[in-house]
Amino acid sequence: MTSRLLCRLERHTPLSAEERHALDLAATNTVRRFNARDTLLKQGAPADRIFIVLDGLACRYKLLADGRRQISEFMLPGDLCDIRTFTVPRMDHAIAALSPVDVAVLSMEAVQRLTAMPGLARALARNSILHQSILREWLTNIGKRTAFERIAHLLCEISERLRIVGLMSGDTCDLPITQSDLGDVLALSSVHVNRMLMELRRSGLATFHNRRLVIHDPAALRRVAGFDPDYLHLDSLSAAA
Amino acid sequence: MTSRLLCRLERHTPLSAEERHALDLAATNTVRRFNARDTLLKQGAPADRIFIVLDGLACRYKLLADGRRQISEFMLPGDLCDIRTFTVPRMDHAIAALSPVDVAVLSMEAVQRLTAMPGLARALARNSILHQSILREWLTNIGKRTAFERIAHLLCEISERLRIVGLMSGDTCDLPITQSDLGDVLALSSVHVNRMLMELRRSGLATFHNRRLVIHDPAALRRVAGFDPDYLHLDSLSAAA
DNA sequence: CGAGCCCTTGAAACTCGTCAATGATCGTGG
DNA sequence: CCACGATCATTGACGAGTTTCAAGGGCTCG
Repeated sequence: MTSRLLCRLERHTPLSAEERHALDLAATNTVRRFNARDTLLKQGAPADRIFIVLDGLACRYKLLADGRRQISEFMLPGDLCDIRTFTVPRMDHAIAALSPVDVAVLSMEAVQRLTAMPGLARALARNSILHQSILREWLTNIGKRTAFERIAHLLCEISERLRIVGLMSGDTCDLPITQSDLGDVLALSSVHVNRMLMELRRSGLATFHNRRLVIHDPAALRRVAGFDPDYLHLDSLSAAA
Repeated sequence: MTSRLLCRLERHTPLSAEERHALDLAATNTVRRFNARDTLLKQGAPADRIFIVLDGLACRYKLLADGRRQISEFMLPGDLCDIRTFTVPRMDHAIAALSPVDVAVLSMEAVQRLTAMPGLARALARNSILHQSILREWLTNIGKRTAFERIAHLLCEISERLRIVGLMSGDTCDLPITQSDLGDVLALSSVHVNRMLMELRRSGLATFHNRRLVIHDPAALRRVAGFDPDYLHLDSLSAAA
C-alpha cells in the first residue's frame, strides 16, 4: 500500500525496517476511497487528520467569496500532507479529490507515533519542505511565466513527480484531470488552457488528450518552460545533515 | 532584540523563561546588518543558516533565466525562516534585503539547541505553518484576484502582520519598499502598480507615498480586497493540541 | 547642485478572458 | 445495444485588463 510513499521518502532518507513497517501499518489501517469532486476536508474544518494519497489525484484549493477557485497543490500518489497542520486549529483551505482516490487517513496520535522514530521524523520534515518548495515554484510560474510557458512547466513537473513513484511509462502517463482543473492550477481560463494545449500539440512538444499525457520532446518542452528541476530535489540521498 | 519575535511566537505558544532566554541569546549572538538590495543567501548556496529579521524588510525571491523576478515572501521584523530548510542541501531561491535590515544568523547547531526545548519546537513549527499558509494565500491572490484587489489584499495583510509586532501606529506604518518591489510581489508591472495605488488613493481607501502607508478606511479596504484574516491565524492562544 | 532612482502619466499593443456555439466523449438507463 | 444527457473539449469573435514603451517630473543623497 505504501510503496509509492516509500519511493518518495527513501529517496533522501533511508528508513529502518521498523520504520517502514510502522508506516505501512499506519497507511493500511484506515484507507478510504473518494470519488472525483468529493471533499476530503473542508475549509474551516478542524485540522485533525492528514492524508496519504495511495492512488488517484487530489488537490488543495482555496475558494473566494464569488466562487473563483485556486488550486495550490497537487497531491499525487505517494504524497502526504504536512504533519505540522496539527499545530493549527482549522483548515484555511480545502482538500478535494480530482479523480477517484484511495487515501490513508492519519490521526494526530498516529502521526505522533510515527514521528517518534527519528528516521521518519526526518523524512516527513523533508517531505514538507519539498511541498513548500513546489508551492514557491508555482507562485513563480503563475506570477512570471506566460500561459504557454506555464503549462509546459507544469507538465514537466508532473512528469518528474510521477516518474519517481513509477507512474510514467517512458514519456506518457495518465492524468485524470480536466482542462478546467488545469486552469484553476495555472490561473488561466479553461478556454485559454485549451488553446495552449493545442499549440503544444501543434509544435510537437506534448499531447494531452483523453486524460493521457504524452511528452514527445522532453528536452524542448523543458527549454520552452524554463524548467529547472532543482526545486524538486530529485537527487537521491544527497548529503544533508 | 527579540521582542518582536516573541510577540509572534508567544501569540500562540507560551514560552518558559528559560526558552525566552535561549532565544534571546541565540538572536543577539550573531547580528548582522545588510543594506537594501544586499543578498543574504544566494540561490544555489548551501542552506546552512537561517535568519531572524530584527528590523527592516527582507524577502525571498526566485529569478528566471531572463531576469524576471518573483518575490515569494516578505520577511518582516519578528519573522524567522523555516527551521527545516536545513534538511535540504541547497537553496532553491534567494533571500535579499529590501531595505536596510538587522538580522540574527542562526546555525544548524544553534537551532538544534533551541528545538530541544519543547515549547520552542512547537512555536517554530507553528511559525513555519503560518508562512506556508501565507504563501498559499499569495498564490490565490496572484492567481485569482484583479490588480486592484491584489494590492488592497496585500496592504491588509501587511498591516495586520505589522500590527502584531507593534509597528502600526493606528492605521499607518513605514513600508520601505518601492512600487517595483510591490510589482514583483504581486506579479504586476510597476506601472500598473502605480495606477492601482492612484486609484486606491482617489477612492479614499489607502495612500502609499514616500514609503509610508496610511489606511484611511480599513473596513472598506478589506471589503474590496475580499480579505479574510483567517489564514494569518491571528487568534491568540487558540486551543490546539 | 547634480545624478540617479523612483514616481507619474499617456498612448498603443498584446495577452488573455468572456461569451457563445458546436462537437466529442462517457456513463446511464431504456 | 442504442439513445440520451451531461460533462468536457474545441473554436471563433470580441472585449477587457494589463504590459510595454516613452517621456517628464519629483525626491533624495552625496
